[in-house]
Amino acid sequence: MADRLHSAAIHLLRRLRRTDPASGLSAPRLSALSVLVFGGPLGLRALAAAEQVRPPTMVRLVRALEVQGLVRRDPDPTDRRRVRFRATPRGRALLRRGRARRIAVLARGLAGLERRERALLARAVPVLERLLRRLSVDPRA
Amino acid sequence: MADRLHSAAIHLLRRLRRTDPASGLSAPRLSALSVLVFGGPLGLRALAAAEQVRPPTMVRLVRALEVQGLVRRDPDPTDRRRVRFRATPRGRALLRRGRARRIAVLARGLAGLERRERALLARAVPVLERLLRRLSVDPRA
DNA sequence: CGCAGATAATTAGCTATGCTAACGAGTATG
DNA sequence: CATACTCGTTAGCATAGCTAATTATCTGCG
Repeated sequence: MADRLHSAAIHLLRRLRRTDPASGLSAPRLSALSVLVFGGPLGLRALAAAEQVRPPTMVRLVRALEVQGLVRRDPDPTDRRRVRFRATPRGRALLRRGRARRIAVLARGLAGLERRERALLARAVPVLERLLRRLSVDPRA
Repeated sequence: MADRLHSAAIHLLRRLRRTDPASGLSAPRLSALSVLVFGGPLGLRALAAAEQVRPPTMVRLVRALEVQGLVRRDPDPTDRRRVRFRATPRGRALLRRGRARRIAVLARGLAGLERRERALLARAVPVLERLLRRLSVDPRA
């Protein structure tokens, strides 16, 4: 069952990702922007860690997003080494549209299922979320 | 619900991916190898399409996998322009181990759920699979 | 048959994304 | 207050993505 769940997640995201080029952003930039939109202002290292990437890689990603006006940087008032990155309104809007494209594909698929199947998935989603919390607080292996 | 399912899939794979560096292969190579292991022999273009990548990109990926002895190339008997790539036994073994690492993390998480939750997920997985078949045969958007 | 166009893989050359090593500025701490 | 640590950055390398163009082969049509 773990195998089938794993495979289903892979193929689901592979399908939804096909809508992303319409955003005009590469996958790493889109993903970094997403973290800033949903995760509030973050320092460079925290953002790099959230994206499972090294700090120098994130330096370039946020620089590109700044140039495109999608992200803004603010100084940290208490520590002058630190910087806080946040999404601009334009960045939020761009991300919202991209996310809507993905969700639309998924929602259309869900709408094609039978009512009982949708109800079953609706009950399964919270279990998945609980599973994720267990996996993330348990960093073994 | 589409939103939460989408988010759950992202975070699930992000967590499982953390075990991949142990394979010694980059993510694109690992993924291409996976397609060859599970999808049988494929031509270059078919493999590129499966990976949502352009042919020149796939040329370099398979070349690297060949150098590492994980993939073999055979001529197509009926069309001398074509080439057929397949995983070698070593490639299969490497992929199997990497997959086992991912599945082990997931299975351990599942084992920490309650029996009823696991049963619910077990019933939801086939519905997810049916959803995926619907999404893939319907390439709109 | 013969050749025009289509198709398969590749090469060339560019940009973007990942890394490690090393650095300067700022902070914390002995 | 000197030392060590942390944050962000730069430099420089390898990989991965793309488009455009090349070469080899096949297909179809007169």
